[in-house]
Amino acid sequence: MSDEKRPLLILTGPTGVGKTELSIKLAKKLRGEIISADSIQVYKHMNIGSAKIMPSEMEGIRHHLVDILMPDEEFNIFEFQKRAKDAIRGIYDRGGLPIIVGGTGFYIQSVLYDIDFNKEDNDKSVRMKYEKLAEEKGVSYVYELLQKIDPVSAENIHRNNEKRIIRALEYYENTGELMSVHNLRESQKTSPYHFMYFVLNRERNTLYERIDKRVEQMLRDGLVDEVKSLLAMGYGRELVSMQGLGYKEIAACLEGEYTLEEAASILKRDTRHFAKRQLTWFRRERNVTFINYEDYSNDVDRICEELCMRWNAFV
RNA sequence: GGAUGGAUUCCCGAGUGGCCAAAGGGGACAGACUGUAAAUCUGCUGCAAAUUGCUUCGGUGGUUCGAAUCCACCUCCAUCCA
Repeated sequence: MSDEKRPLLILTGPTGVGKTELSIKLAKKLRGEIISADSIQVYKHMNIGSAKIMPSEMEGIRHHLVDILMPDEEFNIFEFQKRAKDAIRGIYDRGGLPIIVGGTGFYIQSVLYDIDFNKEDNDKSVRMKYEKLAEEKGVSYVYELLQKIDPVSAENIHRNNEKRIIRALEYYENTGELMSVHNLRESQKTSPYHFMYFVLNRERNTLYERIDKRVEQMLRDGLVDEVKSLLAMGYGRELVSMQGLGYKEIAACLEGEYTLEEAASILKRDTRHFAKRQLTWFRRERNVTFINYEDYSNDVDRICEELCMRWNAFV
């Protein structure tokens, strides 16, 4: 079976664990190219807050899906998947190993299991219609609509989760297929790749300390100025990109919603929450290998060696 | 030395005799997620042999059938007067 499937390496973990440093080492050893699975690093001008790897740090390793869009350009999982697949194809052509690196579990999943996104599913007016409906008549109204149309989805989506309710409604209207039917089918897929899925992790306390320190470092590196200049360029808070961690808190601070000190601690907290959510995602993902820094005395080189060893034994 | 206010579960904070293991918020912890995902949403939070039992509301003692709530003394904190 592995004769058919092409190799794919995934390196992920919660924000702040230390993926970037390891990814470069790994790519060098395995002749890899990196595909970033990160919903904010795709944007130009968003460097500090997204902890983006800069060209000078890439050490000649080719990176894909970093710095490719302006902050007001739309990006979503469909876009990600399309571009990532293109990049993977290119890497195979060059005889390299694609390494997906990044913390957006959903994005990784879309490529790993080649989830099918219906091309017809792009009529924005439908979403807007339901959003308006929800605003005027309340979330319950929209939820009850979903109960009638797709009771299985309604069963699985909490009645307060407006976005997911609307998405299910939207999906049905755009494609004629029930969201629950789509989900069931897609969730049963096996991966077309011969892959290993590594999840880097650290002790919770250590991870949280690193996150706090990193936020402080971002502030010292000029996060506030970065946000100021984004706003000055006309990229407002309503943009999806500006909802990113670091951007939304600092923008709110700049508009007087709270002090810089408050913004900093909110940002730290939100980032910790995010890390927690990421871990929840990775835990339930199938066929993942958790790698704890503590098991390797926090030595990146040792971890790199270990991963290479496992990978070489695997392929 | 005196006056007043305060001390509540990890934190903030409500509770002023039974309906209190104690509102609410935060944090922590756990979970969901298939075109906004760094988003969105949910659960849970004294202990245990857990539809019951035990220990909590600064400390000790008391009143009462019954106290986080009332009384006495003590400790600490805050402000004010000397």
